[in-house]
Amino acid sequence: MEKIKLLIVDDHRILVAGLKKLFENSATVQVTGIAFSGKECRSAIIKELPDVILLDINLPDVSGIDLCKEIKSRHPQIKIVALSSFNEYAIVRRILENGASGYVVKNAMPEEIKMSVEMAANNASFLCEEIDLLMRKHSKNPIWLTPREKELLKLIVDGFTNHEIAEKMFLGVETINSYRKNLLIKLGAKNTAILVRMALEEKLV
Amino acid sequence: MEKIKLLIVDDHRILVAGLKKLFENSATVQVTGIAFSGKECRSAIIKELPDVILLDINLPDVSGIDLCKEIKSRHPQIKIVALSSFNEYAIVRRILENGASGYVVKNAMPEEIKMSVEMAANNASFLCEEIDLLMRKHSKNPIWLTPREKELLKLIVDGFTNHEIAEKMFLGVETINSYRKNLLIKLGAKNTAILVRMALEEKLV
DNA sequence: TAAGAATACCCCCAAAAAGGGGTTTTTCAA
DNA sequence: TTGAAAAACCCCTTTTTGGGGGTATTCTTA
Repeated sequence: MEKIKLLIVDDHRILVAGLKKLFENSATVQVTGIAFSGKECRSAIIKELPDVILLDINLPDVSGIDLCKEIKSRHPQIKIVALSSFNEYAIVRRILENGASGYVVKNAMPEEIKMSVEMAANNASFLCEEIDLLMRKHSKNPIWLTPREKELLKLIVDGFTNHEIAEKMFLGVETINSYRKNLLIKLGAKNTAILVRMALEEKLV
Repeated sequence: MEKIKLLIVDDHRILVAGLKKLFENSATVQVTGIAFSGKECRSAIIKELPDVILLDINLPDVSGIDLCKEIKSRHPQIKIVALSSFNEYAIVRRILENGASGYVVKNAMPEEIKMSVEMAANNASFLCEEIDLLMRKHSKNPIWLTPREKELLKLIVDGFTNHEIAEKMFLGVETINSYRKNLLIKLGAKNTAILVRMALEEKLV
C-alpha cells in the first residue's frame, strides 16, 4: 500500500519543522510538500497532488476558509485537515461547512495530528479532543441569527443609531426598533453593551 | 565560551519539536530543557538554571505574564523571550513591563527566533519585525485611562447601567454620568456600542 | 395547504444615555 | 508650594434605547 501523500501548509516555519519531524519516520504518511502561503499551496497541489493537506487557517495572503472551499471545489478527492490556534466554535463550524475533514488545534498532542491525517485519508472526519468538546458544548445552545438580524447586529456593533441603521437598511426606524428588541431577547442581552460584547466574543458578526 | 543554555516552555508539542530542531546544530545555543506547562517550567529552572527561557505566554496552567514576573523576581539573571501567536499591543506591553527581554510571534522567521535568544543572552532586547512595527504604531497614540476610568469602563462592558455602577462604585449617578461622557470624548467613541467595542478590541479592560 | 419563520411595520411610554454647561476637593509631582 | 490632573459632584435638555403591546406580508417547508 502506498503512503499517504501529505502537503503541509503553514506560515509558522518552526511549527512546520516540527510537523516534518513528526512524520519523518512514519510508515503510513509521507510529507511530499511544504507551503508557507496560499499561493505556494496552490502550486504545490498541482505539482504533487497530495492525498491530504494540513492547512493552517491563518495564512498571510488568503483566508484559510476560502482556500479550503477553493481546494475542495477543484480537487474534491483531496482531504483537508484544518490546523489552527483558535478554539472558537464559529471558526470551526465554518471550516467544516467548507469541506474540511478535520480540525486540530496547534497545541494538540502529536498523536492527534497523526491520527487526523490518517482518518482524513480514510474518508473519516476527526476533531482533536479540545475541539470535539467545544463542538458538543455549543451544539446544545446554538445562537442562530437570521441574515437580517446579523446585518443589524453588525451595524449596532459599528455604533450606528437606529435612525442611521434604518437609512442604511432602507427600513423604517420602528422596524429597526422591533428587530433590536428582538435581538436583545434572542441573545438574552440586557442592553447594547452586552449585545456588542456578545457579538464580538461569540463572533456573531 | 560556553553555549547559551536555553529552556523552551510551550505546550505546543509540534512547535517545540521545531524549535529543538532549529537549535540542534547551533554553535552558540544549546537547548537544555523543555517544559510543557508552568509547573514543569518551575522545576526545570531549578534543575537546569538556564540563561534564557523561550516562554509561551499561553500555557495551560498559568498566565505567561504572571509566570514571567515570577521568574524574574526569583532569578533576575535569567532572560526571558516571550513567544506567542498574538500580535496585540496590550499583551506585548504588559509582558515587556513584567521583565521580558524580547517578544517573538510564532510565525516569525527562524532567524528572528535565534536572534532573539542570542540578543537576550547578551542583555539586549529584541522584538521581531511584526511586533516592532506594532509597537511603533501604537506608541503614537497611547490610550491612557485613569484607574477609576478603567473601573468604570469594565462595568459598562459588563452591561451595568449608570445607576447600578454608581451603587457598585459608591458614587453618585451624576459622577458616573460625567465620567462616562469623559470616556466617550477621551476614546473618541460616539456611543456605548463603540465604547464596548474599543474596550474589547484594544484590551483596555 | 397550513403552520411557522422571517420580514416589515405601528403605537405608547419610561428609562437610559449623550451633549452642554458647570463646581469642589484631593492627590501628586515638579 | 503651587499647579495640573484626577476624582467627585450638580443641573438641564435632547436623543436614543428599551419594555410592552400589537398587525400584515412573504416565504419556506413539513
